[in-house]
Amino acid sequence: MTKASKTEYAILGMLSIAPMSGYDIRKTIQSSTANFWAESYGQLYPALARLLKQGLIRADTPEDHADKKVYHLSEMGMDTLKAWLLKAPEKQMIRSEFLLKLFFGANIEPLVSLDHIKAEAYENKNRLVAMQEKKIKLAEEHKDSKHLQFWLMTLEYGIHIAEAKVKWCEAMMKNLGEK
Amino acid sequence: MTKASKTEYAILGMLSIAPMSGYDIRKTIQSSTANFWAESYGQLYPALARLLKQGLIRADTPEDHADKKVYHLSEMGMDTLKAWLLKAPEKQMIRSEFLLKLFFGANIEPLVSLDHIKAEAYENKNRLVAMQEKKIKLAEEHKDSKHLQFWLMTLEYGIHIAEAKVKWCEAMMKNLGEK
DNA sequence: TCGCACATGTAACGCGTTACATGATTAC
DNA sequence: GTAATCATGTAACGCGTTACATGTGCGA
Repeated sequence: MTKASKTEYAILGMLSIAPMSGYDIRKTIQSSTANFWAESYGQLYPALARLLKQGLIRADTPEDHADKKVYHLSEMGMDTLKAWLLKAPEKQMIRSEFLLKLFFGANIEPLVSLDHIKAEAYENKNRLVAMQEKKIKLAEEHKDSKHLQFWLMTLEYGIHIAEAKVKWCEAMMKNLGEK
Repeated sequence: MTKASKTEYAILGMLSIAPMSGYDIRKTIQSSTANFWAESYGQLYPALARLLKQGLIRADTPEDHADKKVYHLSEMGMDTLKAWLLKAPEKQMIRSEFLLKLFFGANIEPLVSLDHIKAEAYENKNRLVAMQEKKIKLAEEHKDSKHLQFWLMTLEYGIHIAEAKVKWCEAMMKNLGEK
């Protein structure tokens, strides 16, 4: 396994939940970890091929669906996943164009920065509502799953962050508005 | 100017604060926008060359320092910067290995996830203290600068986020500890 | 029958980091 | 004198996105 790319681990993790096709892995990632993790097909399919070659996953082809491949974890794959989960996660630098523009805001009309902040507030309020709804749905649909607790934690993380952003936006709107 | 890379704009923005060498731009970025923006020399110097070629910046060489280049914005450069600042910032996807590991936490001992969360709490508390101190220092050092207000806003953003993360960590520590 | 979702893959491209290479200046 | 900081740049590499290419299954 290469050192830097975590796509392989993301795949192993998804397959620890259930056997899936590449297509399904993508869909699952988009609907469950979209707030903090994304994968494109350009990463996914080559990574699946590598994992297969290394024996970390195996493929089944359903009889009625000759062009479909359902992958599942091998024992080695599960061990690799667990070993990765034990290690301290690496920090990754974020790049926020929004904050960069705000940082240089003295060069333009304050109203422009105010607009950007309003848009940020609006977006985070929407995301907040969506995440609250998702929380309820998730708790219902997976109420007996061992995964539920952890999934709710990552959702709650997103909620905490979005709330903080909204609060900050509102404070800054006052800050800029009073001028 | 290419479509996707924002390195050029980050440079123009830094030069809107003061004329600087490439080395100084890097240092300024690291000490002021490190929480939301980073640049490496491998990006910086080629970008400076491109900006120079396009006439968006100009270079002076100090007499006593023949190997040093001090860049400053041209009028066109300032216009380009302003035009960019007016546009709505693009979203960029983040990737959090921390949250990804937590998402798959059901595969391992809960104590491991608890450890990761404790580490996250610790780190954010430290960052919080550093940012609080920075806030005071910044307000003193740039109290007459038109930039101060905006710089404080980006700092305050980091503080809001870090506080939210700490709160979330503490809630999750209870959540996992009670089991 | 038409369009959407399912399904798998590759190629090109650009972004960004890391490591390398080199040398001057300054502070102790 | 020697170590740290200042100072500029390039090369190699890998990651990740986007666009391309192709085809099947199914429901309205």
